[in-house]
Amino acid sequence: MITIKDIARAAGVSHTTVSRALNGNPIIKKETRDKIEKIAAELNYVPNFSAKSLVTRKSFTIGLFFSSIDQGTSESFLVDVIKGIKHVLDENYNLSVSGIDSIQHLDSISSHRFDGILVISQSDADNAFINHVKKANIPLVVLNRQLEDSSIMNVVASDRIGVKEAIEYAISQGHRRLAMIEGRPDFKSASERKQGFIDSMLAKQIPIRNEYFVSGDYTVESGFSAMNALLSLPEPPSMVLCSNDNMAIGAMNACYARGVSIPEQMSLIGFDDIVFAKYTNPALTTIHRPIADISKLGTQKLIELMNKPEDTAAEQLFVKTQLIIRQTVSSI
Amino acid sequence: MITIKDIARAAGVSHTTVSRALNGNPIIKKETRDKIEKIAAELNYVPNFSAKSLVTRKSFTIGLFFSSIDQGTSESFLVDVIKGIKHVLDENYNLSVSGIDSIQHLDSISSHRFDGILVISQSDADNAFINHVKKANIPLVVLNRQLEDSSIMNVVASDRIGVKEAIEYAISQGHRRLAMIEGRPDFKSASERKQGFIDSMLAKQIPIRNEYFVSGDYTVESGFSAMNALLSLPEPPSMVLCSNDNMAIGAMNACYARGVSIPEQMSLIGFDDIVFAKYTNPALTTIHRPIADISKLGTQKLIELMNKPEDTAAEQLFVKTQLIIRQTVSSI
DNA sequence: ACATAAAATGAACACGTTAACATCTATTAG
DNA sequence: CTAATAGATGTTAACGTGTTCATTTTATGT
Repeated sequence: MITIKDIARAAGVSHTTVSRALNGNPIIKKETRDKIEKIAAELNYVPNFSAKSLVTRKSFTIGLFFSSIDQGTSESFLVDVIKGIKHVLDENYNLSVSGIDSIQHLDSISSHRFDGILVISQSDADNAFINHVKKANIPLVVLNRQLEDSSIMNVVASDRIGVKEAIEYAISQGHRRLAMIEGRPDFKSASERKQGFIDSMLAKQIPIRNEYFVSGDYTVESGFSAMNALLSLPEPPSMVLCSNDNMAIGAMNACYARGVSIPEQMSLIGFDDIVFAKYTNPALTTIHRPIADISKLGTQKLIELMNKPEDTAAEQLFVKTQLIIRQTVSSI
Repeated sequence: MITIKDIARAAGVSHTTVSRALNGNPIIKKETRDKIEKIAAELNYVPNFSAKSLVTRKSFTIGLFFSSIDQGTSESFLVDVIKGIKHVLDENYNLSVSGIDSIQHLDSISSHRFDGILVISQSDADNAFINHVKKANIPLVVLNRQLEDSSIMNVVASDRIGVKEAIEYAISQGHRRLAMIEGRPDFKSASERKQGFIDSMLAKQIPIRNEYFVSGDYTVESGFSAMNALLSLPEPPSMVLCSNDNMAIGAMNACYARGVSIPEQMSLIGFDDIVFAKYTNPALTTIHRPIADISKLGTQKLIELMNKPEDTAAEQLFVKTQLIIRQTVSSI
């Protein structure tokens, strides 16, 4: 393995000079720099990041933590986040992916292992981890879940407003019997969306019925059984808001199975706008969640935080959702 | 930051003893070890991996490389692979995710940055990267695409056999006009699946018609237009094999749009068995691709390779696909 | 040509850890 | 009781890089 000392020997200079030349220190004469760079290239020199890390106290890795890799993290989410990050991040940085639920020793998450940490948080259960990172003084950005703690950089979608727009649209189409299939109760997103639903119902003075709230857990299956429950009601709703698209797809299947036609007999709105939402039959009207934007913005903020920790104040940033009108809401 | 020297001072021993005790070296007396471990715990000691790396020449990171993060990598794929790996990998290891197409300097991929590398390969375009890793003498496992080079550990699904079973099933149901929507021509999987199709047609002595091969690129959209082309034929096929589920979903939509009923007027088989295959309407008959198994097996092999590089010979391992019969193939 | 300042380079140490070798202590054999 | 030996710990160097401070070289002004 080639080291800067080998280059130094070949160039007839000290390894210090090589180090400086390769790091772009302006104090080095142009011709010596050129000579050194040429030799380094010829020798296929590649810096030893462990050594660099040791002395500069930078790890050259940023950590990407999901609440869980196994459960609850929808697929497209993971990809979109990684995409978003990779677009903004320097090639020399490692992007290390993990699930918070699989961490055994919190202590192993320390500032000399991670230059910065990005958390894609789903629920309060992540708070212990988040607080640890904060205490360890590692640059931190939390995405996807709104935090109470305003000292932490936080980027989220405005779920509540998104739902509000959707409900207002449904009402404008003449719907009055509005139901909701809820998400995992331990996920903040579920309660946010529910609150949006309730808010707009109240604002529009539409009566809220308890039997029109059915719980789900964000899986397709749970959407299926939730819709079954709603259809079994003496007076079923005319429109159902599903807390995510997966459940909406489950709900559609429940309708098919019972011969209930969409949107004539049952209207449906999802949340997320996953790739397949466009290709259900009929195409799913849904609330687009700007995951790519969130992760891009979050990564930019993380980089700021890493570069000038003192200079960047924590903020709570909201990224707008968008109602995508397709074919699952009828006008009555 | 606490170092082993701090612990040494507190325990009244040398830092070497601390290092040995913490690394489970049996030469250390039990009582001193206990004392040291206790102090280390009290002081919240966490080892500096950069320093460890520098001297042991291990990076404690394994690299996960996809052909591309942006294009062509289906979502569920990425998640399943990461899941599979995380289940087998030690917590202290970083899992660093990248796209091969975004690598600027091949030289930056060196043995002191990665203890092992896992490549999820789609096409020949990855060969330059793969060869570099091989030359750099980094433990390597290539998943998902069959390699010519038998000196490299390789885990793939038996796509060809999978397709064969599916086609034989379709024929057994009475189908004779069989068509295929192909995948991205630069992806090995596409040609493998096509070959499986042709093989079984020949074996069953069913005439192969050129107009029954339509090209796609694995996107839903391409499945849509490919099916449109097939339906416009003077004599459309009775059954279409789609090289992946996404295109099958596109194809279904094309049928809906034209009022062609599935499976009565058109039968359909997909490939992958993505989550939503079960929830299309009617439910999609497809070939299950065991991604989780592939990545688990691949990771185990990589670990073997890292632990005893001399002792483990390169193999080409096949993981079986499985035909999942649902509702999109009619019996005629 | 000389003094002086500025620019360029080098020597030595530091980062936190492991490892080879040396030393000390306790145990055993004779 | 002493020598030999095993067991436990310590000393020192090494890994490859960046950085402080000292030193040499070059440029500047008179």
